[in-house]
Amino acid sequence: MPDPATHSVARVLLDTPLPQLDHLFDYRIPDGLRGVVVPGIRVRVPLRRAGRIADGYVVETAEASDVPGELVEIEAVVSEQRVLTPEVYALARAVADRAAGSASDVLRLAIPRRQVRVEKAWRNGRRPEEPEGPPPVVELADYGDALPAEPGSRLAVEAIPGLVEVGGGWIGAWALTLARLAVHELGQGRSAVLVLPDYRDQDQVQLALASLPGAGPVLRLDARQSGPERYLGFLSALEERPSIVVGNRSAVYAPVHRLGLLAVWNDGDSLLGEQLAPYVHARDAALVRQEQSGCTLVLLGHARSAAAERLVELGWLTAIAPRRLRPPHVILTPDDPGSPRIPQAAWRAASEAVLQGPVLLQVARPGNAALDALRAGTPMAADAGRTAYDLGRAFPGVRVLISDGERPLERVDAQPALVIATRGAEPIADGGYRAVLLLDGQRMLMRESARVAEDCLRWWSAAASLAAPGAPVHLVGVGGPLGRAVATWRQSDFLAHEVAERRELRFPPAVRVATLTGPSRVLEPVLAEAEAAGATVVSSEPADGLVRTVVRFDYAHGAAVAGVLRTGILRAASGRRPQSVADRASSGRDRRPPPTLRVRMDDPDAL
DNA sequence: AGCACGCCGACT
DNA sequence: GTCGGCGTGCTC
Repeated sequence: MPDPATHSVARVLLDTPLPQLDHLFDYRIPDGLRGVVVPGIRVRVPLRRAGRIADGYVVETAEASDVPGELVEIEAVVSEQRVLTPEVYALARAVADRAAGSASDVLRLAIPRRQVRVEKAWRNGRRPEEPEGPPPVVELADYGDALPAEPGSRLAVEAIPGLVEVGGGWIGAWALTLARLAVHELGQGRSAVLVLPDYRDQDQVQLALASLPGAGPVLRLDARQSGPERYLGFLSALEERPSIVVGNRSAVYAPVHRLGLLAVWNDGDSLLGEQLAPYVHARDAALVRQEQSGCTLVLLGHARSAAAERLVELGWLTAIAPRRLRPPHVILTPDDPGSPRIPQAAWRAASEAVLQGPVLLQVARPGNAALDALRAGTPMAADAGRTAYDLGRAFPGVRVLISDGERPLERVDAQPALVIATRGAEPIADGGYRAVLLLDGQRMLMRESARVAEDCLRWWSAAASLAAPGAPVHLVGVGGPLGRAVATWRQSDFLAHEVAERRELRFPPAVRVATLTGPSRVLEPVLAEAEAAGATVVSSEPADGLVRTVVRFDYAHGAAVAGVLRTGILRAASGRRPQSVADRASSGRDRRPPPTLRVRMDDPDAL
């Protein structure tokens, strides 16, 4: 029986963005490091040919190598901490392949920067005590027998609207659902990873978890943490015990022990789209991880994304709804041509409600100059500011609170107040708002994006579900199927219609897309190969001396197209370009920068 | 990225 | 004859 401690070969993934180096390199383990160099650790290795040293992760060890010739020795062990688990490596590899990117780029999201002090303290310190006791009984009666579901289920779950009070304050009822699912998983001896677009969502879930017995230590992984905080949370997740992780889009890669549940809240939120190459959306990473691990997958939201709707229609996700739903009382309120901004009916509702408690006015623009002026107490002319000014004047004793992307309020008390918030920055009001006015519907719909309707549905539904039970929610100036979907709280009706339309247009999510940018000489052969692999060119336009081409392809061709694009990237990166004699002659002086090809798969703004 | 290996023009 | 140009390919 081979003993890994005697292995003399380490397969190393280099931590470099160079696509040419995106594969495993074999290195000899020096005799003194046998048994020390184990899978998962960080090492420094020479790249002799390039005359430099590179960092990397040991992915596996072996007794022998297939690489011809003498192996180079590992230079040094950076740390004996095993930061790359086999599961996360396989995930990073698959996610990178799907996006025509490098595994090391994905690992940059998955593994935070090492913090030497934190790591040393962690390794020397004592581990937190394991909470012993009977598994907690989790109440999920709202969903009847549907939740908790069989392990390995893939679910699109409709969230319960409204707020609930837990020990630490009021939170969205959905947050308690997620927390209960996570605690249930923990009770089964498995970990739960909860992925939430922004930190205010994450805070709600953490409050919910804190209110539940048996939640144990909750690990937070988000962008607002300092480097040491992140690394500490990451090291805790690596422990060989189940845990609950609450975090942002990068948390989808959290290296937990025995993953049982992977849940994503509001998977249509653009914050879940990664901004770093290879630009993989957390939902897509979650789908890959579910397939690899067989964990339960939950996509939760008031309005599911078009992508989730497609998966439901395919039968890949199972739709789950609360047994007994008490939807918000949404009133479609036409624009009132006589009044500049707030229709009479909505104004009346707000006027009455604001005597009782907080009233929410949702507006479109973040960073509105009018809001700043209002904040400074200056009367002004337009928009939200005008609205607030008018209302404030009509109710002199009432507070006006403003929450936007720059200065968001997380919560407000139950006392009378006018709360003006840009979409997505709505605070939670204790006990819920006494009235909600969704004012900028038309303006929000004017935003130029293929997903504008889907986004509006999500924004309006989210704000509506902040209302107190029975409180009026006026959706102003929006009718048609979209308005009806909110008013009847049957968002999926609209989404089904939306997905059908996109199928007709061959837009995502009915098909996948990729954007290719580069010199046309580099692009042309790649496009030809992509077309052979099943892709179709949608558009091609000059961009900054280069060409930007959008292609689309069916999901079934995704792997083949990604493979072709990856090959193109490699060819371009290694400087080899197929150049005809005519080209060589005509290009008097060659351009300095090496020919590059940039590929972005599933760019949400491609079309 | 960085570096070596290669095959064509100006040099002691 | 050879020094060195950078175009091409590779890094275990």
